[in-house]
Amino acid sequence: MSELAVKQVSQGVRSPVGREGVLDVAAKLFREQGYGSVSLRKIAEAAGIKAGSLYYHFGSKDEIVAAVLDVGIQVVHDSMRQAVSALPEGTGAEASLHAAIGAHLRALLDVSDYTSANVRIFGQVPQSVRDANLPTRRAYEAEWDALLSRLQQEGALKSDVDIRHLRLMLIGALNATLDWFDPARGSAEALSRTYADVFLNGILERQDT
Amino acid sequence: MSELAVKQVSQGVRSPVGREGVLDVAAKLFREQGYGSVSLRKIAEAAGIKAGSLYYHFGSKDEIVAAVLDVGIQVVHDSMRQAVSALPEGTGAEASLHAAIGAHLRALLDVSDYTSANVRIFGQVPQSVRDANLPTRRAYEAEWDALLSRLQQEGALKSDVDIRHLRLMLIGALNATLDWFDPARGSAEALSRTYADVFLNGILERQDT
DNA sequence: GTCTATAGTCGGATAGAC
DNA sequence: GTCTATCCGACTATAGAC
Repeated sequence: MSELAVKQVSQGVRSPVGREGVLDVAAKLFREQGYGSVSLRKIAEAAGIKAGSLYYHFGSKDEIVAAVLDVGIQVVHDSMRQAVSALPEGTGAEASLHAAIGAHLRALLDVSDYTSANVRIFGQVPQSVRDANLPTRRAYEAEWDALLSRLQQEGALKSDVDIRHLRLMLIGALNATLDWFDPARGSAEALSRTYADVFLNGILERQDT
Repeated sequence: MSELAVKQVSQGVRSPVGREGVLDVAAKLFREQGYGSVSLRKIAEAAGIKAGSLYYHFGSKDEIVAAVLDVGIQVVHDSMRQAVSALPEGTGAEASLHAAIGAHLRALLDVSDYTSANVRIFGQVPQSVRDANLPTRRAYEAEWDALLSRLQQEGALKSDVDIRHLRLMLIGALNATLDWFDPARGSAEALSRTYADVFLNGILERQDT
């Protein structure tokens, strides 16, 4: 028991420890610098340990990256699902889509280094790592397709738009905000209103207003 | 004169040669594999020469990447400007925007490895290389802002949308197609119609149809 | 669970022959 | 204009002490 206590104290000096702490700093670095620029040495240094010590927690760099990618999707998926399912029954298409868009943008821009790291580095990681992340991605995409299909069946969305295509357009547009979003210029909350409005109503001036 | 002739023949064996040929294969590789995965050795091999020989044409890897990035923007900029300026005077907002969107998507998805390489790797290259590409980018962005502002002043676009913001949304959405576009599933031409329609009119089912 | 030390690989870049 | 040969640094990963 005294041995355990000593161990815990001796770890207490460093900021983030353990497998989870390593993933936290890795996600942050990947988000900020991309995949290629972040070496195991950088991750270790940010976690307050030496590079070799990472191999106690992980078997390879790929394993670290894969874990970050998976968590990134899980976070945004949970956020979006909960936001939509929390709406009162009979909520209109506008409000439903706005809730989903808002949840996605908040996870991406406000909440999670994991989600933003995923969006930023997915196209940079080795093929095997991308493949490992695909099932998790598919589940999130299915959640969006279900929402959009429901709205279309209710007659709220144009009947001639392809759901898969619409989802690709929407998520692609939302993820692209990562490249230029600046919290000093406006909130993710305000952004989500703009995106929902543009996608729902377009940008054309209308006579019926 | 005979010496020149001999030189030209002796080069004729390899597929792409000279500075331009190197840039062509580099753009293709960057487009396909991203920045980090493409070494000078790979570029040299694809060009049919040895890695060291690249330094006759370029001073560094950064110089190659910077050249690819600049050409990439110039191509899409020229394409978009020409498409819009070729329209008859008095062309409506719908047709103008559709022309600009179509030109951007064609350059990105059909025509140019340089443009697609730019979109794909811009976020992966060293900061100094990004900075070098900024002036060229700014010029292209200004072209879009001018078009959108004109349409807004004509009363065709909603008066409350911020032009810069709208341009970021639009170009971001268009560039994101690079991640999933599959020519076997549809043409860039068809895509541009869909994007123009969604951005102009939205996806909501309307009473006035 | 973290350390030091190091093996092994691959990258960008340079020098000098042809 | 291209070659061969090579330097040097950085990276992932491993081995063994503590």
